[in-house]
Amino acid sequence: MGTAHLHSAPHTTKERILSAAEELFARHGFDGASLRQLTAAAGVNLAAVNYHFGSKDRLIEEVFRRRLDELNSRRMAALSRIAGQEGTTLEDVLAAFIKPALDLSHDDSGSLFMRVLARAFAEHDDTLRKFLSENYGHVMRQFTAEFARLLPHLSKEELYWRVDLVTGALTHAMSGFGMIQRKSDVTEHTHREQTAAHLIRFAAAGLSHP
Amino acid sequence: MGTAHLHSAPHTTKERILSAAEELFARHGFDGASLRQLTAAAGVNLAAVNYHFGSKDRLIEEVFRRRLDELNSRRMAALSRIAGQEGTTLEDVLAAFIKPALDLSHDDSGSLFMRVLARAFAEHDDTLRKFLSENYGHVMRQFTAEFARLLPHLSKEELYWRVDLVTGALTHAMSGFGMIQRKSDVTEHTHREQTAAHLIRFAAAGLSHP
DNA sequence: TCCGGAATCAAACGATCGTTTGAGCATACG
DNA sequence: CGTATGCTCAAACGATCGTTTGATTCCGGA
Repeated sequence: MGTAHLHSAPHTTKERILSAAEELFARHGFDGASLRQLTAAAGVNLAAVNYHFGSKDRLIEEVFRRRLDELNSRRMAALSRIAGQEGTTLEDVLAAFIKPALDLSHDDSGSLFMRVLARAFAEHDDTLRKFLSENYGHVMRQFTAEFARLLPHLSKEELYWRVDLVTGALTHAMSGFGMIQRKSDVTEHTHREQTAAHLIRFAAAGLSHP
Repeated sequence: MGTAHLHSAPHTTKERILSAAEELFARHGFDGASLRQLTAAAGVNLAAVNYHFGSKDRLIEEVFRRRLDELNSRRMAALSRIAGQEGTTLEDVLAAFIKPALDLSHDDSGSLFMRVLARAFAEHDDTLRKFLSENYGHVMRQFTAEFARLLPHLSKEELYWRVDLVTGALTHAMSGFGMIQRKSDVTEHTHREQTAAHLIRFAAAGLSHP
């Protein structure tokens, strides 16, 4: 839990490794990206990875942790503002889930992380799944509980199915980002709003259809 | 270029390699599964892969070709029976797309292939994407054209988005198979029908929402 | 029966992988 | 100033990778 000064760490060796790792893991996969490519891209010595992270596997975990801590705390914050409230709509909950991910996709190199995440889904690696489930499973559980409240006519089994399908669609969409290109006459911000509205409407239709 | 007797080749070395490759690629990825594991699992000599397929990359292509030829010809056959007809519904077209994949998922080791396919989506490998696009892109184009006919109120851009999202959901669902377990009191056949109906309703809602 | 191409085999090739080592360098503290 | 500590570095380690080689076995047709 320590990890002092999460922000404002611009040029340290650890940060340079993490950024290069995120890009190369997204582009070539966890096995496909070697530590030699990685450290060369980061401009650091080969041994620096094992010195600072212990092993390649622990580096992979840190790549996830850096982004998911931020992403999931934003999702939880957005959800806690609306969960259980009377006027809350399905679209509100979906917005709390989707918008933080879109914000992440937009900033500097965060969009690459979504591709890393998509790879993690495709890999049915038990170690990685266990790590993700243990550290971030409660987020998905909270959202599912809120979906259940707003969709009382669905059985638990039915709801799990639909949430799973929506998750697949969103992961696929965000990792294969850029299907819809931003028109030159709209700002980045409004484009993101439009994309969010798009995904939310699709997910709402899939979740709540009769 | 021969490739005589495509069917009915039960015990040949090539077939044993292809089956073992499908399983190990699904389980450990294309890089993660080595030719030594693969040939050991198949009970053949290490050099047999390069003798019969030329290289590991060409073996990967053959793994795709063997299943996708069958899958896509069934999809095209089902589509051609309903495309352009007056009474055809959106659900009919989706059934033509989904049911052949479910049939494939069900038989002997076909379900593993869906995981291989999901990996191929996650990998943004250009060589593999080009291979899939060149050989099977026309199928997706035909289905999209029929969707466009049945959903005339959607712009081309809007339609592409929704088709992409539906594709992501289905790929995710079929590769992560087993979310819904078959109850012991329903037959395999009716379970498959129920699953198909489920996916079709979800996809129809996502495609046609206002 | 003998021959010739197809198929299989053990063994080795060079390359690259993740990881470790031990010396060298820096900076801060007594 | 001397030294301890945190970090970087080139080099090497053993393991494993995809691929190739050359000998051996198999088997149908003249």
